[in-house]
Amino acid sequence: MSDEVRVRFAPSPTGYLHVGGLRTALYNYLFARRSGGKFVLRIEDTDRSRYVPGAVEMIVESLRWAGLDYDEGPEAGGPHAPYFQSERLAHYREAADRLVASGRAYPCFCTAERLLAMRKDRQKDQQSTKYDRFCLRLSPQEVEARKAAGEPFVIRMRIPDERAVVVSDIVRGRVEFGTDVLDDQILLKSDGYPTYHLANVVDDHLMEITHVIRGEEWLSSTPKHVLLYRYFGWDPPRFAHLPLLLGADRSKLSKRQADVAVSDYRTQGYYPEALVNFVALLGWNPGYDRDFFALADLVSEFSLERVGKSGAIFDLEKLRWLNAEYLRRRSPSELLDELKPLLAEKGVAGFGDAHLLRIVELMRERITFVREILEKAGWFFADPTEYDAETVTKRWRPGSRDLLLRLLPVVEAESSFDAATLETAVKAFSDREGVKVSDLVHPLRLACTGMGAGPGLYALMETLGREACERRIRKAVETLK
RNA sequence: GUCCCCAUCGUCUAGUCUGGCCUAGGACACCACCCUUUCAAGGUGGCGACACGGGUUCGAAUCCCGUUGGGGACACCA
Repeated sequence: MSDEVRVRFAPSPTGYLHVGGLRTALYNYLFARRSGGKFVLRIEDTDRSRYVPGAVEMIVESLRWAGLDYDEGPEAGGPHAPYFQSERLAHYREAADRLVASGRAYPCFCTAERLLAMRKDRQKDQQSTKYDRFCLRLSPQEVEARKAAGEPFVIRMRIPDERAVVVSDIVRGRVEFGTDVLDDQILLKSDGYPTYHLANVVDDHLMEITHVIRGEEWLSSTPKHVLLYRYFGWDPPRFAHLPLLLGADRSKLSKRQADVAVSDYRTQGYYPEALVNFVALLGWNPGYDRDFFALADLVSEFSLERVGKSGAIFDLEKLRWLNAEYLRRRSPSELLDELKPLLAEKGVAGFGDAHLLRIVELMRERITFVREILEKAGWFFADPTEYDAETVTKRWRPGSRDLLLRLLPVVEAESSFDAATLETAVKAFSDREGVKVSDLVHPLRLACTGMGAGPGLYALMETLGREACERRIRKAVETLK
């Protein structure tokens, strides 16, 4: 039991799930599943001012969409419930008291204004902006008096002097920090809520977390956490700090540079398996040549040893490619099921499954998202209302109108309106009249679709049907000079 | 500014720990050609990188030092 791997993903409910968070969650999930351990979801809601209603639901929903099921956490419950830090305040309070009692922490009455002024001063003198320990010099009597007077105070951890703290990290190896650069971090805020540092350490211990897998932005506060474990007399977990996800400008991926919410990608039509596959490969690789990984494959292949050290740019281009790949792996009937609700949404009705299936088959090689069937080939569902100007210039020749007018009765005369018959008829016509096939085909496409690009002409005409094609050809001949 | 991390094609990366098999491999993107009535998809080929400088060594992308560059952290936010 005690050697069971236990990891956690610990987001704070300040909004949506960030794609960087998704990757962190994924690696935790993979590591847990790979080692037969437990994956815990813990909500770090210790900042009341940043709490966003509905955020927890959004995060849980995104995790579920991605297929990352957790063993313990909100809704799921578990032996270490509650999994909301706001409901665990007593634990932090007690931990802070222990630290104060042992001299590892102390109350501080400094106001925000004083702190600000102090930092400004120290910065001016080119000193670090650490707390100046003003309140460490307070006498016990004075502390009691001010507490009794109801003065608000925080609890700060006391960083030891002249020592080095070594963080041993699975990804980065040994990292050493001098305690002289560490700040007397606030552990308990004046509202009685803990800061991240206290709550995180206390909960990771209480929840028996064995491996802390989180973003690199936490590396520089890890020595404080290591110190806290030592103060409490607890065994620290193993740490693994993941390389950051970067924007195009190589700074930490943020809203400024791209869509960062998992839900954004979902609404844009990305598949969860594409996003998961993509994000898995940002900072990790299997060590051999392979691009496609289902979640189950990742579980069997993942290891923290193969996680890289340098940040990775979140490159939409590759994500899009992956999505198109996954789309092509879907069967036409699966794609049909995805298309139907989109059609309903747009109020497109009156098309049978067989007909829609045909459209899907013609479009699947040409799209990255199912919704693009509507965006790039809306003419399947309604007559074109305009003709692409560039294509008109390029493909609609002086003789086109005449040619189509003469071709129309030939096509109408055919007993069957299928691609093969159509092709034969058009080619025969071109031979007989001594015109190039392309002089027929391009104007025909323009007439039927209003565009210059798309599926094969004969197949598309067959799908459109005799009436629609005739109607569209007549209209084009009328409209285009 | 201080501390910490990082450094292979434009991007994701293999190779680095355990120096030689690397005239550095793959994927995305890009370019060309093939296929083709168009656009895709597919096929073939191409462009394209070990940041720089010192060392160690018979030999360095790989080890060491430095420089430069980039990033992160320095809140009663996580």
